[in-house]
This record gives sequence, structure tokens and C-alpha cells, in this order.
Amino acid sequence: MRDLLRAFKALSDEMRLRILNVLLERECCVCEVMQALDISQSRASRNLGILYDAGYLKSRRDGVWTVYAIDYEAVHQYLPQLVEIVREGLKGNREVALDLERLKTADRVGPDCVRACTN
Amino acid sequence: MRDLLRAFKALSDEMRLRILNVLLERECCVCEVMQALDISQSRASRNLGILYDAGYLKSRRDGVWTVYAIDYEAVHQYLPQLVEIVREGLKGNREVALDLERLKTADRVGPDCVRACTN
DNA sequence: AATGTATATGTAGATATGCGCATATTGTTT
DNA sequence: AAACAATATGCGCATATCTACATATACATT
Repeated sequence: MRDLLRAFKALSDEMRLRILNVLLERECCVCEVMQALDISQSRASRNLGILYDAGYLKSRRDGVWTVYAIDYEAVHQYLPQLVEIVREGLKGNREVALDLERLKTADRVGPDCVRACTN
Repeated sequence: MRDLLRAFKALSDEMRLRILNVLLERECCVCEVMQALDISQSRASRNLGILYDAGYLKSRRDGVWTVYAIDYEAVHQYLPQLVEIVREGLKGNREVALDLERLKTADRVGPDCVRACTN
């Protein structure tokens, strides 16, 4: 019950649905997520953490960066199912398409990626 | 996006998961739900309303009672899918099994059903 | 029509959630 | 080991959510 509840709570936030959406496109480090969604660093990190704690994501180090990716082999079987529902449910959404556009030009390099977002 | 979010928010509450669980057993009026979960009338009514607004439930009049049931032909296809995930996720849960026990002796008749619960 | 019962809802208070800001932490790179 | 960059987190504030209580509403039955 507790795990299931945490899984649903994690999806009860627009920002986290948008994060899942960009991660459906490809794995991302925190600074790429903040650029794609145009949000602050702490906001990106915290919401990634919530999705991670709920079991949706796995993470790994890549040089200086922590890269998050959807964990399709998640502990609970319903987690990938829920991700799939999110994918379908967001299809054709304009706002969410914009995130993917920004993701294309997201840059991992330099302090600009953190300082650029004044949010 | 708005609908999807509402669907997840509706499942982000233990009481509403338990309500769905009893409705998976059989359709119920408000007073049966309050007896099964041992909660107040307003609490039962409000949470049923939230599940209804999210699209999970349909309702009909049966004499004096308003009967709620899971709507398996819901507008959005993901709603029945989510109900199924809840069903699977709650399987074997002790707390939730107790609700079904109480549901067996739930009584539609008389003012007792409303006044009995002091919650 | 009047009465009574089940259900819905306004309100206020308690708790939880989300955020920005500042700072701590972690790991890399020189 | 020192410095630096990316990420995580403590804190305070604003907002949202949940609940009980009281009351309103809707409908059935007499």
C-alpha cells in the first residue's frame, strides 16, 4: 500500500509528468532537465529525487554528471505500466512538446547551464 | 494533461484506494462505504466525489440511496487500467482485507448506519 | 404537502506539499 | 590536496489537501 501510494503521489504533479516525458525521449542529467523544463536546479533535483524514490528512475554517474533514466526493470511491475500510461496520456500535448524542443539544445557543459535559469 | 493529473491525484490518498478496493468487490452506496471503512459520512461522500470527478466511478439512484460503482467504460482508457493496477497492488494487504470483512455486514437500512460512525 | 433519511457541501483548522534561496555534499580534475 | 562543478538538502514561506462539524439539498415515502 505504501509503495503504491508513493507511486501515485509521484505522478500527481505536473512538473514530474513533464520530467518523465523528457526522460522518455532520452536519459538526462539534472542540468539538462532544468534547461528542458526551464526550472531551477533545486526544483529539478528534488523532483527527480521523488521520482527516483518512488522507483521510476535509475541513476548513474557520467563524469561530473548524475544521469537519470527511466528504470524499465523497476522493482514493482506496475511502475513501467504507469510510465506507459503517462506516455500515452501526454501524447499531443503542446506544453510538453516544447520541453522536448528545448531538450534538443540543452547543453551539459559549463556553469551557464546552472546560472542560466533564474527560476 | 489536466485529466491525467486529476486521475493520479485521485489515487494519491489511502482512503480513496480503500474505497476503490471495496467497489471492486461490489457497488456501494455512501453509507455502506462509511461502514466498511469506518469513516465519517462527509469523508466517504467527499472522497467518492473526488473519484467520481476523476472519472473512475458512475452513480445511480436506488431508492433513497446513491449507489456508486466503478465505471469500466470510462471516458479515458487509462482509468480502467489504473483501477486494475490498484487491484493488483492491494492484493494481500491486511488492512484492506478488513474493509471487505466489514463490508459483508454493512447495512443499508435505518438511521443507525449514519449515526453509528462517530468519526 | 409534510416528514424523514441519505447525501452533498460551506467553513475552519490541521497537515502535507512544493518552491526558492542558501548552503552542504559528492566526486572530478588539476 | 586543493579547487571547482554538479547535485543534494535544510529551512522558511506560500499554497494545496484532508477532515470534522454543521448545515443544506435532494428525493422517497407517508
